[in-house]
Amino acid sequence: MEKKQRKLPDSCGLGPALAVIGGKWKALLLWQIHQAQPCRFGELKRLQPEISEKMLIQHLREMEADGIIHREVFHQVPPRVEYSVTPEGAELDLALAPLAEWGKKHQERTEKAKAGAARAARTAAEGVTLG
Amino acid sequence: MEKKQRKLPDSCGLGPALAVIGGKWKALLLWQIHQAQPCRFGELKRLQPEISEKMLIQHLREMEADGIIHREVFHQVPPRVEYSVTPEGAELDLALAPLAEWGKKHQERTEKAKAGAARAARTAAEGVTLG
DNA sequence: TAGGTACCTTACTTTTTTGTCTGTACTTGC
DNA sequence: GCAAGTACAGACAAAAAAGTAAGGTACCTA
Repeated sequence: MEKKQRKLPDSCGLGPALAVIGGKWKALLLWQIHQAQPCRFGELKRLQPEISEKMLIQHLREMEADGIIHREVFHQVPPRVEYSVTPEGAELDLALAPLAEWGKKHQERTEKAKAGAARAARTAAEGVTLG
Repeated sequence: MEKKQRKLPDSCGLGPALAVIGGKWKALLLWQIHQAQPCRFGELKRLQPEISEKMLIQHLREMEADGIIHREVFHQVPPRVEYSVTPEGAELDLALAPLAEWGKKHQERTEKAKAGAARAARTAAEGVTLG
């Protein structure tokens, strides 16, 4: 398994936390599993068609190893595997909420700033044509 | 400037937040600047000798562009540059606190689990030698 | 004139992460 | 027999992030 992960400096607990949730799709997956619990592999795939099967499995396995999700195999044909969040995963989801809040605010500010810059540029252009 | 950043999926605000704080040293830097505000370049370098100058500058510049830190240049000889966190950066630091908490707990759990496994392995080995 | 300090910049290499594609085992349906 | 569906595994390649090493400015001291 590809698991050599860049080691993050410890910054008072943030290192380990970011190591767990830092993957490109992990936060999204945790959130979706938390919503639609329990959740089958194919379901996740359908919910997020952008993510490749390989990354989906890789991330799910790492999250399982980190103890934030639980994987249950039903020995049926066709196979059936269900994912759910562990209590630890639920706590993480909770701890992530303020960060998500901040992210939303930051995004809004950024967009507003961009819009403002565009408006300023237009105004300047008008000024030039009128001057 | 190297800034093409892997695009993170949006997961309800977490995407933008992780884009801002996801760099290897960024959380640490934000935290340190917040502690020792205002903070000179050389100071940060001394506080964290592991990080290369290039990464230090690169991260500082990106954080400045994201509006979470402020950079002030004093035109002196030798040059003097001071970094401080913006209100937005301070909010981010706050939003990061629960995650850091979780990280610490997670780390403890992981270590305990590892210790437990080692103990179990020893016990099993004894069992074998004694049996 | 060489060496030192502070704050970078640039070119280049390595490491890590992500993506693409192909293949597996098994069964149902046509 | 062949396709389709489920839940993966593995080789390989591309992209992104991080690191290394060298240089550059501007002034000051020995």
